[in-house]
Amino acid sequence: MVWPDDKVHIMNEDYLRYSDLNLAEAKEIQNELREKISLKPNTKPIQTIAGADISLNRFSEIIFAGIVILRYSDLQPIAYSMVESKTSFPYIPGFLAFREVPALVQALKQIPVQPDVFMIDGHGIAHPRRMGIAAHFGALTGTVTMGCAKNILFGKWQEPGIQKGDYSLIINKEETIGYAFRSKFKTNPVFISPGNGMSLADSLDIAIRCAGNYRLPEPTRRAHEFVNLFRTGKLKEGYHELSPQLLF
DNA sequence: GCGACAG
DNA sequence: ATCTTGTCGC
Repeated sequence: MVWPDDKVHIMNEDYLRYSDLNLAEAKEIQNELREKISLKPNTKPIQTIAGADISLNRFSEIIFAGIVILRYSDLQPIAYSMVESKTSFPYIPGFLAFREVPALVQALKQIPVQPDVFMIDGHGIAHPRRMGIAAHFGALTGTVTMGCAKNILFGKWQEPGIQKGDYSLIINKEETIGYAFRSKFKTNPVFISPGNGMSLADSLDIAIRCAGNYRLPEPTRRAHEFVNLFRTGKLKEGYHELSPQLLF
């Protein structure tokens, strides 16, 4: 696991914390972490892909983080990791990672065998400083990541065709930073961008492969589903593998 | 100065 | 993000 170097990141025991940071300091961290990301094509073959998401009760300081691991061949969930944590940063557009990444890192640490790719709810490099939550998480942990957001944050884009699989580019000054991807027929697109350890083309290829019968690609959809079950007390905290017999 | 603004 | 019923469209 790759940890950031200086005092701007406060670590107690095994907990990463972002607290009492002003936005100027947060930007500094993003600029430092940005140098650690790679957007070169992923080489390792993908056997498993994880979806990562956060859930919380309104007005609550408690956040629930979940990572669900799916078999890449059939996109069936095979394991999940759930963690209950506390908020240490408010939600500010452009700084989502400071609010959600600490809890996701805790969930990551509970997983014995790391997934090959992580699809995270939010943007990758489709961000003002190219450091959306997926890029941030990837740079911090050395994992291969991509972002899948339900809404645009930064960049210009055109409505893609209405067919499942249609896509258009998210652009910022001549530079392509992601895609508006139609994951389902006649449904609003999702916004795809690489985070770390993969290329723009890789992120699009993976999004296409993970598109099922819902707007959200399977990894993100399952993560959202599972973490909500966890928040409402229907799943237990910790790492759990799913019984093969219950899967079909 | 004004509008936009992931979850 | 979350709280929620109906409702419109395929």
